[in-house]
Amino acid sequence: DPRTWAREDVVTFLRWCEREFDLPGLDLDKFQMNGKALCLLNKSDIAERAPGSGDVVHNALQLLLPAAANNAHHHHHSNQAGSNSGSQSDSEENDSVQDNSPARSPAPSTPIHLVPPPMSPLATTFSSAASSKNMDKDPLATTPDRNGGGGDGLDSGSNGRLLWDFLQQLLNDPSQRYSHYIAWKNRETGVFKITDPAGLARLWGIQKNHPSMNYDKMSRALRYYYRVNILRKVQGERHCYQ
DNA sequence: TGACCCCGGAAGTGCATT
DNA sequence: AATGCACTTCCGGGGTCA
Repeated sequence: DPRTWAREDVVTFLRWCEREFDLPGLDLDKFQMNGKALCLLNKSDIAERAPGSGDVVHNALQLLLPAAANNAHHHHHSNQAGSNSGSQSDSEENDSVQDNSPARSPAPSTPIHLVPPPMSPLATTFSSAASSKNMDKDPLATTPDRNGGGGDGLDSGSNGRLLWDFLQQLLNDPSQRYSHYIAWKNRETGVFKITDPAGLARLWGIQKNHPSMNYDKMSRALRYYYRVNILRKVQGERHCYQ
């Protein structure tokens, strides 16, 4: 399952594509990502990174994607996540935690987008989540899908929600319940702003059961995302990332 | 001047996989 | 048991702003 690949596996796959399909050298630097992230790229994202070979790589990847892609039909929109109309902000936090409890959502899944191209608008990804230009999946839909049938579980994130997944879900919350923590500044370009750094860090801390989490620590985790091209800082604008 | 941001290095942790 | 991953924790350093 390509979604379980580590970065080295992605490289191996690309090298295989080069040999198998006689492709011109691919720029591996533009594919510094794990399999899960690779699967999130759509055809044009891949074409952008591998000019001239995008289609081939994309198709090869699709062929490797297990039935999972087909299983995407079970779109249970069981929104237990949207069922809390808590009015107080405090309880809201708690609710959110329960909703997204890693323990209950083995498959954060939905890595909708993220992991955009190093040079170009990272964002086509992330942001377009709701518009679903990608294979499928709707973030909130999968969350509750605990161990969905066959236990296909998204694997890689099985140890609990990943930070980017967590942020993405808050950003794309249909009812925008978290806009006072984090919100899109420009959904098209993928730029978002953390409107309440301390609050967001607190939520993240609860989520991961790290009570002492703060913005300083959480932002360090965000900075690690620069390295893998999942995020980049919007220069000059505080608390803004793309 | 102090409070915040932002940045990355280094070491450590918890969990999952091999 | 070893290894890898995704952070977590700590920190020194630089920059901005009131």
